[in-house]
Parts: sequence; C-alpha cells; structure tokens
Amino acid sequence: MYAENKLFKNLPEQYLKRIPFYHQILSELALKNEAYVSSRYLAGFFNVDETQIRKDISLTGYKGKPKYGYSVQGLKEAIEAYLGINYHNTAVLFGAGKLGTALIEYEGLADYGLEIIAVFDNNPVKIGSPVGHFNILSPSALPRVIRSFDIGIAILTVPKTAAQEVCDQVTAMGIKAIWNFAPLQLSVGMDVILRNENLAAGAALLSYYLKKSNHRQEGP
Amino acid sequence: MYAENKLFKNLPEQYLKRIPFYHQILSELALKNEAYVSSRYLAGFFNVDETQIRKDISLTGYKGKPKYGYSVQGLKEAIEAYLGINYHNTAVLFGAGKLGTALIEYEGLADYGLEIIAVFDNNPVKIGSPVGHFNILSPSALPRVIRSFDIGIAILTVPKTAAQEVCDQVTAMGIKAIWNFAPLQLSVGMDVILRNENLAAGAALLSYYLKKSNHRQEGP
DNA sequence: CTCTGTGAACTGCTTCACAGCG
DNA sequence: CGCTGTGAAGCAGTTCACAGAG
Repeated sequence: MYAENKLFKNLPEQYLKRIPFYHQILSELALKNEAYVSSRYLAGFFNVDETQIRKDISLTGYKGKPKYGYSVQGLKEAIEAYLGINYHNTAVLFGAGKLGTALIEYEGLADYGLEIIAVFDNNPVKIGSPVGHFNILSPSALPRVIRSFDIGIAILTVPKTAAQEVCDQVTAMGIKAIWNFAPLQLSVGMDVILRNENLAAGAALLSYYLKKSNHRQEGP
Repeated sequence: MYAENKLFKNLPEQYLKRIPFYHQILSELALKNEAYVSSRYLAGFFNVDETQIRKDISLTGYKGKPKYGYSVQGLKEAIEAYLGINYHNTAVLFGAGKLGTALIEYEGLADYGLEIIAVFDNNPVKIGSPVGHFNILSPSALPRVIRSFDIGIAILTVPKTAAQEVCDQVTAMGIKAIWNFAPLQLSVGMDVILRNENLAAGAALLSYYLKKSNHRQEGP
C-alpha cells in the first residue's frame, strides 16, 4: 500500500510490479543458455495475455524479432539498464533481527535498484557485531551515514513497538522513503513515500484462492 | 504473481489485498479505544477514494452507522469472522533459515488465515532443534504430517537451488498451494496454486517512486 | 506461417453523484 | 448537515484484431 499521493503515476503500477519477475525469468533462461523467449512463454507466469507482455516490453524500449521472439540476453540487459537508470537508490536498514538479516542476505535486492549501505540496531549488544558483510552500527552514526552516502530509503525491520519512533528519527534526518515491515500503519509527512510490506496480505490471498478451489471441487 | 488460472475471480483482487490492512488499522484503533472510524479515515492509508472503502466493507457484509461511521470493534470482528470462514488454512513451512524463522515469528500470520503446523528442514544438523514454538522436523515426517493435519499449503523458504526439488516433493504428497519465497520461478501442475513472493519487487517499486519524486523537484 | 507491435474494444476497479438515515 | 450506501460514469489495465516483419 502506498501513501505517495499519486504524484507520479506516469508508468502503470501493474507493469512496475511485473518488471522484476521478467528479470528473474530471463536470468533463469540465460543460465539454461536459451537464446530467445516469446511473449507467450513469459505470459505463462502471469495471469495476463501475451499482448500485455509485449506492451510491457515496449515500455522498456526493447524491440523483439518477429518470428524469433525476444533475445534473452538483450532483453535481460535492457531491463537491467532500465532498472539501473530508473530505480537505483541507496538505503539503510534498521533492525538486525531475523527478518532484517534475511533481507540483507536476500539475493538480488541490489539487482532491483536497492543498495543497502549500512545496518543499524538499537540493541547495544548487537552493535559492532557482523551481519552479512556489514557491521551493525549504533543509531548515533545515522546522521553521518545518511549525509555521506545521500541515503534516500530506510528499511524498517524493527519490532512493532519501536517502528514509529525509528520512522520519526530517520525522516527527521531527511529520509524520503520508508519500506516498513513492522505490522502497523506508520504516520509520516505528506512528502515521505511509505511502502508497507504486509506478509500476511500474501497469506490471506493464497488462503482465499485455495478455499475457493476447494469449494469448486465440491460444488456443481 | 499467480498461476491459479483465473478459476476463482469472483472477489476483486484489489479488495482482497486491502482487507488485511483494514484489519491491521482497526486493531490499532481498538488499542487506542477508538469507538468509530470513518471511510474517509481508512481511505487515508490507501490511494483510493473513500467510496471504495465503503464498497469493500459492504462486500464483507458489515453495515456502518450514518453520521457515526463504522464501529471499530464491530468491523474488526466482522473482518475476523470473514477471514476465518473464507481464508483459514493450515500450512507447513520448509526451510528454517533466517527468512523461515522470521515468518514463523511474524505476528498475526494466523490472524489472516494461515496457521503453520510444522517446520521442516533438509539440514540434519537443524533437525530436532527448536524454532519459535516448533521443533524442526525431518522431511521424512512430511507424508504423515500432511495427511494427519490435512495440510493445503507449503511455505518455501529454502535456498534457490533446493526450491524446485522441495516443491516437487510436497506437491507429490497432495499439497495444493505453494507460497514461494525463493527467487526463482517454480514449475507446478495446473491444479497447484502458486504465489511467488518477490521482496525485490517491492524494492523496485519504492525505488521507482523515489526517483520520480526527485525528478519532480528538479523539473518544471 | 510465426511472432512482434499497436490501435480499438472491452472489462473491471475507482470515482462521481446523490439518495437515505440518524 | 455528516457519513453510509449504491447506481452511473469514468478511467486504467487487459484483451482483441489485425498489420507488419522475417
């Protein structure tokens, strides 16, 4: 869910959501040394018609070859260039718990535009200890890091009870976007972009579709 | 992204995605002892008009009071009943790494219809050790657990390299839905519901909106 | 004949406009 | 009046239909 106030709707949001999946699929095909891929094949991974795939790809500016399809390498590189130009940003991560560590070690976050620069935690016991290839820093280092590296995004993987406080701290220091994993609604200023990641939302959708499919089997 | 083949589109997907957030917001209001909430207030958390909120709520069957709004307790309970009836499912989690552990400990996964029954891992060193309030089980116990507890969903938080193998294993045992966190596209039968969670997709969207907002400040 | 590329038609989600109730 | 509830209108995203390139 977004609170970015509809300022920048020039690219279809559905398209933006599909782009990273295209890249993932293309990376797999590249590993298998596939040379070409058709819009039909790509459409198989989504609930959309192959035409939609062609429209999406045309938005990145890449051109396919009639009869052959799209060059796997070419399209992959086109998307990477596109992501690099349009998406690349630096972030700090706050909260070196299980979820924070998982995110730090998550493959390919950087591939999709988000480079984590530093990791912070309020717990003095954790400060100084390593996580991934970072050392956990004290929040007192935040202002220096944010200014030195021109950080735009803060990733919040702190407990629910600490989230609003940390959010206020980082936005006061000029952070312009929050990626919140704590299960609560943060309040932020109008100029701050907020994305709430609610893992439970995914669970609810999956449960719903499974229930429906069971009912279907029992029904007429 | 889904591969559930459009069989069950009777409820708007956008609505299904908003429902868990409504519940989260209502839980916070309940803690603050707020008695009523308006559709306008709820709309503030999303990029939609307040009318849309009223349509969503009417789909759950709950009725508000003109002039007052919706009862926080009443609506919260209505959504819980709705989720309980329509969503509740049992799941096994495979892969007791950082992300798996984070999911197990994630607050309120059960609130949104997904109850984790058991946790498995291929690593013999981990088997038998505790994670959350579970003990990690050997995959050899899978058939027994799936049959005994009528498990419908498998959550995959295994490394990329193991994901397809584990996926094949569990679907062969009758699992009908996969929630995949490994960053690759799994191939499954037509009758299996597949949800791919791609954390990077969220990162890409956030990066895009931040870039846009920066350009806007510089532009005309 | 196959697969891309794109304007036109369509579908479904969102907003508008307004009736109804406290 | 304030806020819900809902049919009608509007719009974004998807699919259809078909031209074009190899």
